[in-house]
Amino acid sequence: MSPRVKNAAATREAMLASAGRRFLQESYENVGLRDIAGDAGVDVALVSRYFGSKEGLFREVLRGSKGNWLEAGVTRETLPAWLACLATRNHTLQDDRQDLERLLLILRSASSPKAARIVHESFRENVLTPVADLIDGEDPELRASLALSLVIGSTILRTIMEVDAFSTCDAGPVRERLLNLFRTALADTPAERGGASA
Amino acid sequence: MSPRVKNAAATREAMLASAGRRFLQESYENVGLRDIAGDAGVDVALVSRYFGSKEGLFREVLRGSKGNWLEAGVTRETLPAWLACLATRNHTLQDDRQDLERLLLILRSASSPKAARIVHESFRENVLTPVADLIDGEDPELRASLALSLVIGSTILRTIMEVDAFSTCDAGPVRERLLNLFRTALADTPAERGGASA
DNA sequence: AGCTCAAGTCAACGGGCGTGGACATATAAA
DNA sequence: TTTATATGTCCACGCCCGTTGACTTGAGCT
Repeated sequence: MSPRVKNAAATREAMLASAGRRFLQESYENVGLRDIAGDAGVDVALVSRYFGSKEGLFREVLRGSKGNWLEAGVTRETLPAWLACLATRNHTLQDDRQDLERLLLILRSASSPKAARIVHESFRENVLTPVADLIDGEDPELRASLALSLVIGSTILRTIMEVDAFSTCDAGPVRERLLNLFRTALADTPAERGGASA
Repeated sequence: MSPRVKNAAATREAMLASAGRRFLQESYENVGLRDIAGDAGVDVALVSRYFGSKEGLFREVLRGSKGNWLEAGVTRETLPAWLACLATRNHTLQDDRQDLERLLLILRSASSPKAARIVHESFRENVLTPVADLIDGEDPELRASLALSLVIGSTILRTIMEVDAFSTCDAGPVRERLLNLFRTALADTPAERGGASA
């Protein structure tokens, strides 16, 4: 084979990119290093060389899509709307919004023993805690968990289970229902139902 | 090795049982036929002989836990409470209630390409449709999906992600919040919020 | 008893996997 | 130009997987 141009940083990025794409669509177990290397136009051995192991590569992919999972500018008030948007957004490749991708990346490999620890930590650190920190009042982690349950569930239903009841209905009512649910889930007191609706 | 007693029906059941247990805790991909056969005290070859293939075995396991996923006696009125109960119930082995087990079995292997079709069909047929059929009004499938999203999400959070914010709070408020959410999700009109609260 | 056939075991195969060491080559310094 | 080193390829190892065919052994029948 004609060896590829020698640019360490670029090939590293290429591998990370193809790994991200693969891990996003198939789970950790179902992706082979040969697939990833192939997509990046690189030999398999390079992956182990650069990232130590498959596990290391996966960890790096998750670390790469780190930081502000919550989009900048999301506040306590706009959170329900943002979550509702997230719960209905279809996953498209070459999307600049990476929120759904990150969540899906986590969900896909959630029950892979090798990736479990990494996934759990990443979820806690990057999605659960930020949301819990954003809301205030009592039991923030519980309320965040409730809201995220809904996001996770709907995402799994749509993307993994391929049951999309959301898009077969009018978008308006769906959005309204979801907003209502998220407000209820995030509400400070159990009885209260959301604040300003504007 | 000392060959086991010869009882076709019994060994078949033993294999199905150990397969169910394994598939429940690890995903389709992460369970080896050798594990299953080992648990059942049987040679690996018997699995392929009895069920044709690993896929066939998995299908049979899901078919075995078929039928009334909705517990008998659950009505439109008691559905929210039942779902709330399901969303908080911890999974324990040797449990006679098999609802959670069945759902978990489906969720664990949801993103395994080999098992995907079987899982999707089983979910649609055994959990989504029954719930949608139970409620009436407009967009039953949408409302069922919303409620099931919550069940799925919370189950994944607790069982797979190992983030249990539910049990670290008082059970009372948690239950109240969940009930409220399920009533909202299943409500006929978007604005309405559930009926009589006991 | 002896016979028969289902029930179960054993050994091996082909294939994919992640990984590591030996080798090749493009780039940059001397 | 020669040399040195980072960069990338090739190859093969060991492991585990699902599956198959040939063999063994138990149970039931006459």
